[in-house]
Amino acid sequence: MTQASDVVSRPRQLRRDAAENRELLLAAAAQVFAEVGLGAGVEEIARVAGVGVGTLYRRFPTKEALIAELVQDVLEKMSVLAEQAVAAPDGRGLEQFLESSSAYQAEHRGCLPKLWHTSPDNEAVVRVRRTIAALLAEAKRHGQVREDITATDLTMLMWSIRGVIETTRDVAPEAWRRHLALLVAGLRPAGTPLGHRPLTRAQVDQVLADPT
Amino acid sequence: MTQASDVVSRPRQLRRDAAENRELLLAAAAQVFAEVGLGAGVEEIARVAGVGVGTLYRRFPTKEALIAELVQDVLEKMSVLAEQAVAAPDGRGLEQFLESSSAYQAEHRGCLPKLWHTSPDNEAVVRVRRTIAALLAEAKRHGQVREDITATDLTMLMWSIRGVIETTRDVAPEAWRRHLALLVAGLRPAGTPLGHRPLTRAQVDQVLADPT
DNA sequence: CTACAAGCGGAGTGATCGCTCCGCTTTTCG
DNA sequence: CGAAAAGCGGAGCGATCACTCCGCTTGTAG
Repeated sequence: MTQASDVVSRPRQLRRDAAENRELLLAAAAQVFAEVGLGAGVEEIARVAGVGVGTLYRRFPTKEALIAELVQDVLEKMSVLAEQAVAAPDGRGLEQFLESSSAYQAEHRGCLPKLWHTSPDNEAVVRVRRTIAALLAEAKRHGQVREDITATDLTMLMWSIRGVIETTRDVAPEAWRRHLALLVAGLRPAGTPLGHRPLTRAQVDQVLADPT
Repeated sequence: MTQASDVVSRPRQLRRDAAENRELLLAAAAQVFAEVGLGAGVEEIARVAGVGVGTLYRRFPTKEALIAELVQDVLEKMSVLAEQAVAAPDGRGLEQFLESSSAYQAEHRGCLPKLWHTSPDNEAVVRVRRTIAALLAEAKRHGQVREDITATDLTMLMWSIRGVIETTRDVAPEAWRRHLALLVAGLRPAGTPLGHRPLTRAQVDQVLADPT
């Protein structure tokens, strides 16, 4: 919510040991969630971090808030990856971003179920979206992607990759790469028309807003 | 486990009201799971079925067993859909099956998380697999699908569609159709090589066997 | 019709979860 | 150094879940 005033609004500053524990908890949560899913108990997270559950709850008001923080980190990283991809030549940036963002998701699979349920007003989300739109336009300009693909199609594409990542994570953690290759092949021009309306921006927003 | 001797091994026959309640419970479970997910409480299911929880547990040893029964129904239906698609002309059967099976999954989304975690030895699974392999071969023979696509690619494709169905279910329950169109476009010949090894059969089996 | 096996509802049980509270410890700063 | 503020661990609380148990009801065979 009050993301911008985060540091300022805290009562001055965290004590050194407290700040350290906060980072330990975030790292532990990422690891534990990646291993056993979001259903992992807070006790387990605290244990891995080497602190008590009391400490966890002094740094994060709820388990939900801890997850939200992890999600925020991932979103911010995705934003960076998107901006890095803009530099790619010949309209290949989109492809590069899909690859790098999927790889990053595969490594941070713990919080993926919540990744797509953040406020659509989230600053990082807005930034990623804007950059993806630019990448898509550039890819089209270079004839890398068919004209009837929309930005919402790419959002849906990332939802689909998440499904593959989650399903194959333990058995074949790189399997999503082949699926992405298939999807990229589908994005290429000269295919038959897709024949179904793309999602509207409002629909994507609704999915993001759903707290389920 | 002892699927084959199911009917025989029950102590003769269910009383009329008991058999009726069993069906009511299955229908209620399908509905409730579809609405609120597998996390739904057994009490809610019993309430919708119009019976007590005691009755539920007299028909199904655990909640898990109830879910397994629903999954079995879905798998059997998918097997039928696959066999129906064999009749399609010009190698279009594969496409038809992907469409009909996805539509069916969208309507029975409740148990989807467990759908892909059944024993690989399950008779319905074996049947679906065999038929899909035939559909794929026929599609290739008619030049509808590129040669480097394997049966495991199609399994992965269905995992990906599940992700889209689950994510968009409340907002745009038909969104998966456009995603499938994109995937089908990717399956078509004349694309660049996919560049990643497909899953092995053994890997798919491992995913199925994982009870998570 | 009758007797009894089978079925029934739902309060109760134990396990597990997210979260709180408080007596003690550590850091910070004049 | 010393005092006060900040942080700490983990026992314990209430809520929730899957599941059981038992006194009453209902279907059915003879």
